[in-house]
Amino acid sequence: MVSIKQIARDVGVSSATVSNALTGKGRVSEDMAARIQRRADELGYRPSIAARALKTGQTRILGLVMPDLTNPLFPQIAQKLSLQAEKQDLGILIADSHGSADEQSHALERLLDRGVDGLLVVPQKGTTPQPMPVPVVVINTASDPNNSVSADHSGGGALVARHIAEIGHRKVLIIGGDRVSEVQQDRIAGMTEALPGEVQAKVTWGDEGVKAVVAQARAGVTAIMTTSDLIALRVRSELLRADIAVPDQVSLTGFDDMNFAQIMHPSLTTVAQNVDEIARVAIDIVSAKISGEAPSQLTQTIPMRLVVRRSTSIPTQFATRRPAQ
Amino acid sequence: MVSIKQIARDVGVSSATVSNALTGKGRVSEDMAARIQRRADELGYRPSIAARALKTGQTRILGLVMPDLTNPLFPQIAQKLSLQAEKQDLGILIADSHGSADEQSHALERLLDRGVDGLLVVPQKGTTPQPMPVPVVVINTASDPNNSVSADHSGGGALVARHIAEIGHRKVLIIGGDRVSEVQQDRIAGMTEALPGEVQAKVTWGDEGVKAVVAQARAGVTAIMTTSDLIALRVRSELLRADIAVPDQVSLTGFDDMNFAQIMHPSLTTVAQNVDEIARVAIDIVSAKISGEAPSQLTQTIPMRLVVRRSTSIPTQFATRRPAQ
DNA sequence: TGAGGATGATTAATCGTTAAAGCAGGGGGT
DNA sequence: ACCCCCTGCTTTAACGATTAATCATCCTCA
Repeated sequence: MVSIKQIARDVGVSSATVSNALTGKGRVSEDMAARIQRRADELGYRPSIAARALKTGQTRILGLVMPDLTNPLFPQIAQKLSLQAEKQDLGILIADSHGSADEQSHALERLLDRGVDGLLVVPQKGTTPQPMPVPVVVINTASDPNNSVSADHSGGGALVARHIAEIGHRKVLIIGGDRVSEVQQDRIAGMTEALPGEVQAKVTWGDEGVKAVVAQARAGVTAIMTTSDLIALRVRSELLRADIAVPDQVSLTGFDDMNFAQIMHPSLTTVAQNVDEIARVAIDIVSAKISGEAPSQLTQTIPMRLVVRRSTSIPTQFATRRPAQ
Repeated sequence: MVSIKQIARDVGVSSATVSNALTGKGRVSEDMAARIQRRADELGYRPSIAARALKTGQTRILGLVMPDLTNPLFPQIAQKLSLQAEKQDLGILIADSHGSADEQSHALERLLDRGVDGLLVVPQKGTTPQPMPVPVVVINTASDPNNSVSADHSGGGALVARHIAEIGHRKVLIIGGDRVSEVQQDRIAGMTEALPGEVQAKVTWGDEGVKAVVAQARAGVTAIMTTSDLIALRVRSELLRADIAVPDQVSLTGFDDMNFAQIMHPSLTTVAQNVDEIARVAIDIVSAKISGEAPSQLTQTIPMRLVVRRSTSIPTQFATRRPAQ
């Protein structure tokens, strides 16, 4: 390992000067700085993170806690977060709170033990993390202000609901996945509030909701809005089994624009999160907090985007057969 | 921050003794060790990772490089890896090689700058990482021996091919996603080699392969094997559009058992990776290498598991209508 | 001419932990 | 009784960087 001392010896100055030259902090003459820089490059010098961390008390590492990495949306977030973090020369240490809220606390503890400078938390459904000795940003849930960034789930719900209403549906079914999830509650609230008075809407949850779709369709429902693409896919299967055509007999929408949404048949109308933006804002906030600045804005809500595909269309009473499409 | 010195002062011994007691390394009497431990607990002492890293030269952090976190299989791996790493008190720092092989090198560099003790690499298609100053384990590709762990892609291909042959199919189509990918090559090789002589097989790739399925089905193909659930889903859409029933007219298989495989209609017969085991072995190997031991075994291949669902069945020449199922 | 300031470098302390070497005293073997 | 080893602890010196304090010049201006 080549250290600052070696460079100092080679160039013939003190190690303090080398440190100053390399970090650009103290007072160093231009040509001396250049000579030091050059020698450092020649030797392939890399500062010891450990030494710096010991002295300064900062690791420039963020901890990322996720509830369930198998949810296909989280990896996207992780990816974008790491991309943004890198820009600010921050590293990301992962931990997952596999399942329980207990595990979530343990994960947080472990990350703190490792000396992270800040935390990014996608909390377990229904939990609110306790105060921490380092800056925390909560992602994708509407928790206490000043430290959270989230997609505008309610607004997303409104987008898709207005789309459905505009193209003429008057009797719709809404299916949520999990009553406990604040995110899903928000989405559904957004939907119901955005629907005009003349549209009749019924809200159901989970398995029973999915099981009931065929009966509902036969009872006159012409559009089904779900809070997740996964649910939409299950609904699609139910309908297929009953020979009910999408979108000709029933329109269908999902949420999150998962990888299969544009591949399935028919391709799924859904609502996409602006993952890039969420990651950018999240990193900006922790980063600012770490350097002691007040974050530019408080709680942040990132708009969602409606993605209209083939699974939604104008309602038709008289379509009875599956179309050639 | 409470340091080792504080405990030493409180208990009335030297800091070296405290270090020895807490790490269990030197010679300390039992009751002294107990007293020190107690005081440490009282004060809520946490060793400074930075100081330890500086002194020992080990960070106990692993770097994880992934090619594309949007592939729904990788998060699973990441999750399991972090779980296993935790057991050995190792942390995982992520970086993704978003797209290019160039980015992969950068990602590796950045991780090395951060002083990781070892690297876990899921390489870009077609790239073989150059030698590194720390132990490396390559995941899920058949690269040079002694440092890689991978699912038995070839064996997985054989499993699904034998299944198709056994239930009576005699004319099959194989669709790969990307010619460059060694993984997909292995899968296809496994399939073709396992098929008995009397089964007629044709291999196609990518978009053209998917586009051709309808024609192939009409030409007498009764089973389609793909190297990915995503491809299978696209094939399913093509067939649906042409009113060809799965599995009654054509059987269909995927690969990887992605989240939608059991939800889509019909549920998809596929081959699952033993992600748990892959993660366990990968961590064991790096961990062993870091501590200087020779890894217990050299290159490791983890068997895959056939998951038979509804998308495959006995071939029937005379089924012409979509079934009620 | 001499005081004061700006500039460019050095000195030395420090962060918290580990590890090698040393030291005192007790016990066992011959 | 002598030597040696073992036990339990201390001393001391790092690891590699940062940073406050200091110092030596040289320059400027009254």
